[in-house]
Order: sequence, then structure tokens, then C-alpha cells
Amino acid sequence: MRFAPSPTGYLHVGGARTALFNWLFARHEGGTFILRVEDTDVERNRPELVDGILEGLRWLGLDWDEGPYFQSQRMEKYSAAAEKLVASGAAYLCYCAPEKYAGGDAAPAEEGAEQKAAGPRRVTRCNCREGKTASPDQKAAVRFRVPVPGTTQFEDAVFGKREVANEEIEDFVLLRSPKGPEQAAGLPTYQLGVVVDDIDMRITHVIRGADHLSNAPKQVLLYRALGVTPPIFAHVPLILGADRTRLSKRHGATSVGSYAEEGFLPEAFRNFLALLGWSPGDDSEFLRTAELIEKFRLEGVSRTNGVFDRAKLEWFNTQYLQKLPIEELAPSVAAELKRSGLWQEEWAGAKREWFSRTVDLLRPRTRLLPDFSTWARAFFSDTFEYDPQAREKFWKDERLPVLLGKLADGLAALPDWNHDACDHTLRQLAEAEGVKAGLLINATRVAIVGQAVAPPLFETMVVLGQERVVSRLRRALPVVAAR
RNA sequence: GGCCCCGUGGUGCAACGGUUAGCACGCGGCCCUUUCAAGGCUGCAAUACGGGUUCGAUUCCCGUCGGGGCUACCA
Repeated sequence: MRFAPSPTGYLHVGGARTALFNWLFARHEGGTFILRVEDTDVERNRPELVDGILEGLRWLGLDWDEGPYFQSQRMEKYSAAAEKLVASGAAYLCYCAPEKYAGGDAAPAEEGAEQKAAGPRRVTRCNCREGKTASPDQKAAVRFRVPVPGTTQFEDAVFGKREVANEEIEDFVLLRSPKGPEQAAGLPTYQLGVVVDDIDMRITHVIRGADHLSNAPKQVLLYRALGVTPPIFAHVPLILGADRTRLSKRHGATSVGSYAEEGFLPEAFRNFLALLGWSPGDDSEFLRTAELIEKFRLEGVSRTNGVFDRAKLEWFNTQYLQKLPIEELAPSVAAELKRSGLWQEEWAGAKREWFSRTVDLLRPRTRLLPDFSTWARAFFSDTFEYDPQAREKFWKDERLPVLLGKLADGLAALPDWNHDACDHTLRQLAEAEGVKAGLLINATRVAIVGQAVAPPLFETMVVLGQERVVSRLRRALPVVAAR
């Protein structure tokens, strides 16, 4: 199996899913997963983008066994194959201007009804095919001689039996015409590049986007002309935006890098992506990577284009945030805290256990990794702000300054600092003062973590420790009184 | 325009001739409760349409409509 991106953009979710399917299939079958960069188009090629693509794959946990290979470094193979095809008569030199073949899609400029009915007929073959063009011009492209009449058939693992009349297939270009006199042979096109490389790398299964479905017959023809049995093709449906058009920039985030930055967990993203266009056949949703590998079958791949649903992705992320074994989650949280400058080395050492407990306490309420350094900042830093809405909502009662002062005193006097002791102290005070415990609980929460939304109060107190809780409570008194 | 693919709730999937059409996300309600999540229970919501074939169609065939892909010396 292989994943063969071209460095003309970032790694987008569609490409990532293609890579994932190839990877899952390779791992399931015990095959080899190869990475190949298809950079034969010097015009739009942007080499600096390769690193980003590899980074995206690594983030997703898709490790490759070979490569990355670069087509730009394998040029001799393509020209050799083209030569061989010309020699055998399977391909020929074409001197025509590219525009002659293009223009099939040139919409009729006029609105004339007759013209519309007839439709523009595109050129699929030219006289060069017969070798009639005697122009000894150097600017010849190499075209494949599609055997006509005839029909090309192959089996797609997802779409089933495919058959296309060869008349429908144009004599496609294998080698572009040389750009200048110094260029001996032209650069290969995608069609030649993939086939030559897939043969050379002994690819047995080609899993790629359904936008390549119509390329498959051409490639099958090429394989046969080269005397090689074609691989098994498996075209996977496309990923669409909410408006059911192909996912693109205007749909918002489409690069996997942007999801990494937002703070999604790679395994959650992977689980989500795997279930977009593929189903294990049952109702299971939450599938760890090992299960994905175990259950992945080409038969489960859908034929219907699917919509990328961010809400469901977020659901997966919250699920993983909650269910991942703490030792698997902790490193991601640590990375987030380092990123935001809150990290302290002792949390990986002496206070390792405290860190785990705190993350564990926080995680049911987080949606994205950055929540740990923003919303939960007070758990990792003494400098934090009081959320305005929280103050507004829970610091209304004018008895609060006095009550919280007493609470601070009571907590400070506690010989043992634990959940029940804190609980008891607070409730006893509430009763003695004739107020509801909830009043104190909510106000205290805002005072010690600055947020209205936070984990249960007494567990929070335990994790923060006596000294912090008491000092934060006292620090808040003037602010509470001020409102 | 031509060639091709697809069509189950708003979204992702299941049911591959016989189910009260199932699950998940989302949305609403209830429970839990110290805030907010999570969790539990529950409700809303679909076989695009029209013809066939069949005792019986979500499922098979045809047409219509809708969406998508390709139509480059891009990949």
C-alpha cells in the first residue's frame, strides 16, 4: 500500500483519510505502507510543504515503512518506461499544441440552443497517432495509444465491476513535451508516474479518492501495455462540506494541522475519520486504533460521499478526553501546558501523582486540550482571573465577605486536609449561619479557581491543597466585598 | 454539453427480498446534582419521486429529480 500526496498544499482531511485507510489496511494485512511524494509538476510544486504533510501524518500516528520517495528523483524510470512504450507501439510522439486536446470543457460562449444541443466534442485522438505529422519539431509529447475500438474493464473493491468503452478515453499524455532545448525528455504526467512507481514498488492495493475513479481505466491500460497485472483498486468516497460540495478552505478548517493546533487528540481524530466512509458493520463507535486495525475491511467502505461533521468530531474528542487511560492522556496535557508556559518540571517528577490526579479531575469537563491551560488555568497557576460572569452570578449575596472569611478561618484550622473535612467545615458553617450550603459552595468555587464551571468543590480543594485554598479565599475577600 | 458514480432522519453509519427500519452525533424532556460536564432514561426525526419485478421491496430493474466526480502536456 502507499499514500502518494503531491506537495501542492497542506495535508487536508480527505488526504488524511485516504492515508488512514491505506495504513489501516496495510497494518491489518501485515503489508508494507509506503510514502511517495508525487512532485512531477514543477510549476505548482512547493517542496517546503512536504514537511508539513509528513508532520500531519506523524501527528495522526500513521507511520510508514518505506519512503518518502520523491518522483522528482526517479525521472529516468519514467522516460525509460515511455521509451519502451513508444518502441512497442503502445505510445507515440505527438506534436500537436496542448490546446487542441483541451477545450473539451470550454463552455459554449454563445447561448445558442443548437450549439448547446450538440455540445462541444472534445478531441480524443489526433493524426500524430498515425505518424502522419512530419514536423521534426523537438517539442513532441508522448501519448498513449488507446486501443480503439475496445473496452477496458477492471474490478474495484468498493465500486464493483467497472467497464468503459475505450472510445471514451483520450490518448492521454505520458511525457510532456520538453520545455527547452536543454531538456532531453519531457517530465512525466501523473498517469505515467503512478503506474511506473506502483509497479516498481510492487503496490498490490491502490486505495485513493473516488475522484480518481475515471483515471483507473487509463492506468489499467498502461499496466497491460507494460505487461503487468494491475493492482486491486479501491476508490473511497469523497468528503464533503456541510453544503455537500467538496470540502475546501471556505468550509473552514480543512488541514489536519489546524485540528492539531486546536487541541484535538490524534486518536479521537483518527477514530472519527475512520468512521467517515467506512463502517465495521456493527454499531460500535468508540474504536481504539488496535480495534480499527483489526476490524478494517475494504468491504466496509461506503460508496456514498460523506459530510464532515465537526460536532461529531468534537464528541469523539470529549470521549477520548474522558476515556483514555490517564497515562496516555497526561503527556498530551503536559505538552499543552508547556505550550502555554504553565508547565513545571516537578509534575513529571516528584509531583507526578498529583498531576495525574488533577488531570483526571479536570478531564470530564474539557473539550479541547487548550481547556487545560485556559479554563483550568487556576489548577496549574496562582495567577488567574475571576470570570466576570461567575462573579456576577455567585458573588451577589452581601453576607458573602463575612461568610467566606469565616470559612477561610475554619479551613485554615483544619488539622487534616481531606474531602470530608472540607465538606464538614463548610456545611457546619452554613448551618450555623443559617444559609444554604450551595451559596458557600458556589461562591468558594469562584474564589479558588475563578470559574463558575469547575469540578466538584471539595475534590478541587483536595487537589489545590490547604495553603492555596485558604490564601485564595482570603485574597478574594476584598473583591467579593467590592461588588 | 459528454461520460461516469451516488441517493436510509439535519449529519455519519446498520438493515445486503420478510425488522414495529436499528445505532451514534445533534436537538428537546426527565433523572442525577453544589456550578458545569459526564452518565442513565426518554422524545423528535429517514428509505428522493414515479413506474415495474415479486406473495412481499430500503434492498432487484427502468425512468425522473437531486448531489458528486471526470472531461489538462494538474495530481
